[in-house]
Amino acid sequence: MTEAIANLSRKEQVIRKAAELFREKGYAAASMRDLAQLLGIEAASLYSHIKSKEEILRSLCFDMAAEFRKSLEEVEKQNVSSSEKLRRGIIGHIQVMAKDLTASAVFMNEHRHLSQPYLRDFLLLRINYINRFKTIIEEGVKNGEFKSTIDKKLAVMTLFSSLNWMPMWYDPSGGIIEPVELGVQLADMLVNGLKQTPK
Amino acid sequence: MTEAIANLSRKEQVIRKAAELFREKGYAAASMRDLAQLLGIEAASLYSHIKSKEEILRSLCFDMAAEFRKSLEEVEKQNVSSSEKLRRGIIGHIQVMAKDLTASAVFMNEHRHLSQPYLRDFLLLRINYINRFKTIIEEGVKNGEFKSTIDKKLAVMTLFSSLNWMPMWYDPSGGIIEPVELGVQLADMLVNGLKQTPK
DNA sequence: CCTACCGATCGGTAGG
DNA sequence: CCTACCGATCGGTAGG
Repeated sequence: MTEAIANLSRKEQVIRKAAELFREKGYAAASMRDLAQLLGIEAASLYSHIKSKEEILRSLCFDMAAEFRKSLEEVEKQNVSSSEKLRRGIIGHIQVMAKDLTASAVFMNEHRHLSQPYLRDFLLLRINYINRFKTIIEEGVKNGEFKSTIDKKLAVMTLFSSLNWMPMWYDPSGGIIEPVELGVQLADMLVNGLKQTPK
Repeated sequence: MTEAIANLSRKEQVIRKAAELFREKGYAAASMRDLAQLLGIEAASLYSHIKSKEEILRSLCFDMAAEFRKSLEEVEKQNVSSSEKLRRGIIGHIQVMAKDLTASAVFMNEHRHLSQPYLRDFLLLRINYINRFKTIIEEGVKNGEFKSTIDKKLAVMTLFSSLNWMPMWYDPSGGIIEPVELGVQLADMLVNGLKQTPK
């Protein structure tokens, strides 16, 4: 029992360190020997905790995907205007990222190194998530909250781009702005860009 | 003479194919043998056209950087409002990207695989470019065109994120929207998010 | 542009 | 978690 717990914890240490390494060097350029060295063990020893290099990537990508999904589902239930729903969706996304910026960066940049059928599954999860944001935008256009002139695909991809690049430049230790405040400001900026301008 | 021209042309073919390969698999995961196969030659033969794998990456990254710089310099000269300047800067950036979406994707995603001192030089070019956009935003805040409440770093990084992810999802053959129209709409959406809301 | 080849490094296994 | 090791593949060179 104690052994199982210790193994689990050690496995998580391996995955966490791997996330840092994958983020810094990229999945393909990061070697298992690099990872072992960071953990102070031999490369071969890694395999008593994980099955393969890709298993680590899978666990990082799919765990993040689950967090994003959960956050959006929470927002979808709420009975608020389209712009407020979009705002909350954005803030939720930012908060999920802020909880683990390293895993978020890996999720965003390295998922393409997943092999099939995992890659396909991952991309399906992502397109589903994006489409749910798109639905919120479409509802807002229908009920007049958002401009009807905007291309909806462009709008949702722009939204996504802004969100997903955040881990690339946001440094919470930089003392610039808090995660929650970041989410609020980002949401304001992006939602305002969509809103019907009052004439 | 003819030989020199032929060599140059062949070298460009190599670089172009490499860009496609780097984009698809990532720089680190793309092998020179993959590249050779795409060109129908042996891996060793590549080295009569290029000095190294990294030379290709360098040429792709720095050529794109020069294009972006040129486009922004053009806009900076113009005597227009801050929001119009920002709008034109965005449209210019999109147009540069649209001219070579493949190289743009490599520029964005693979530059980190440059070795020193090239990486440092590249990052300096990029921060300079970003700062010039930031200056435009700061001017707009000063003269009252843009909200004073917005965090300027957040604003410029959000702008950048939206621009730089475009090659990841935009497919001009998809018949969705033309590059110029894309630039215009993206500019509208992003600039409107910054504008002072009339009370 | 090719054949032949190099040293280095890769992810991973066997067996303890 | 280690030692010892495997086959595969890497970027690149020599010499033509």
